[in-house]
Amino acid sequence: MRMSDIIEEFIKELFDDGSDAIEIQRNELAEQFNCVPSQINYVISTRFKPSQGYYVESRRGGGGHITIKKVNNDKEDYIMHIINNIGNEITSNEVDILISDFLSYNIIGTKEAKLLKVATSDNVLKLSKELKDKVRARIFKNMLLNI
Amino acid sequence: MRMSDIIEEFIKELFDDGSDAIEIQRNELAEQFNCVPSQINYVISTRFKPSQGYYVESRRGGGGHITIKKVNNDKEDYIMHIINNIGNEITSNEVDILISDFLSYNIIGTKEAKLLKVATSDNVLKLSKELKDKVRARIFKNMLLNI
DNA sequence: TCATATTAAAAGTCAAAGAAAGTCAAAAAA
DNA sequence: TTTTTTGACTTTCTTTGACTTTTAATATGA
Repeated sequence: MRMSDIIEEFIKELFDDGSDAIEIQRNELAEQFNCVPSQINYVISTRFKPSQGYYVESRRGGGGHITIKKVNNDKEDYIMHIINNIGNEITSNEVDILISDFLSYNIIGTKEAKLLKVATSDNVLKLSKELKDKVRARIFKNMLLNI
Repeated sequence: MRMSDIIEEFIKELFDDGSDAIEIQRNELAEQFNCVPSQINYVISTRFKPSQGYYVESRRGGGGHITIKKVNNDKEDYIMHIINNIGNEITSNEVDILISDFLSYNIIGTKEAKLLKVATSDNVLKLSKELKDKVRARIFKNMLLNI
């Protein structure tokens, strides 16, 4: 088996704990596999391309490192699933529960959570009982589509 | 983790009590972290630049110190100004113009722009002529407050 | 006492050394 | 021919330390 394949596999295993970003140190890894550091670059540029679902960042200098992020579409799938299961009405409470689920699964950030929350809150909508849950459902679903 | 990152984090935690200015003593801090004093300067000049929302002053001599101020950038001021100038109604068109202004001044990103847009669009609100501009104004202003 | 000189206590500057990662092309292997 | 391996050289960021500047505190002298 090729060195590059072994390194690729090793890196992919780092994701096995479910984390969606891992961090490596190029020189350390090269030493571990007894290869030149630039081979790590080769592996990354051939096997961790954006088209393959990865996004790479790095930092040079003391304490430098390479971060590889998995840009998985699980999140989108999950959001789509939620959207499809929201009817044409939703209460403020139901929205709150969904938002905190999203937050705890890291599907959205705190800023997005606040925007969703505020755009769908009763105080902001100030609509009649018949209208508000319908309008809220439309706003919520459409915002989720654009997150 | 890098020494510089640790020091950066420590300084940022000093703001956690909500104060918008903190004071440190360079030599004391250097001793606390077991580094040379000039490393504190390095951290300040790379992590507390005006572009990062901080403003730094200092005084030499006995009892000297470094003051770091969190400067709330004029982006927020601009947004507040806009919010205050929106009445209790706003049309979809007016919102569009404001959003593209915000975008061109880099006050918001494209993602935020999309969320603002979608949450305030006619198609999503689907309300009567009397209601929609009022509801839109409330949603828009409240979202801006949280951006 | 008051103004001035001296000393010491800070902080600032800058460049060298060190620690990573990046690039690119030649050599080797498939 | 295409892909992989290797290594020399480059770039970026961090750490360190010697030297400088500023200012407060203190001492000195009229």
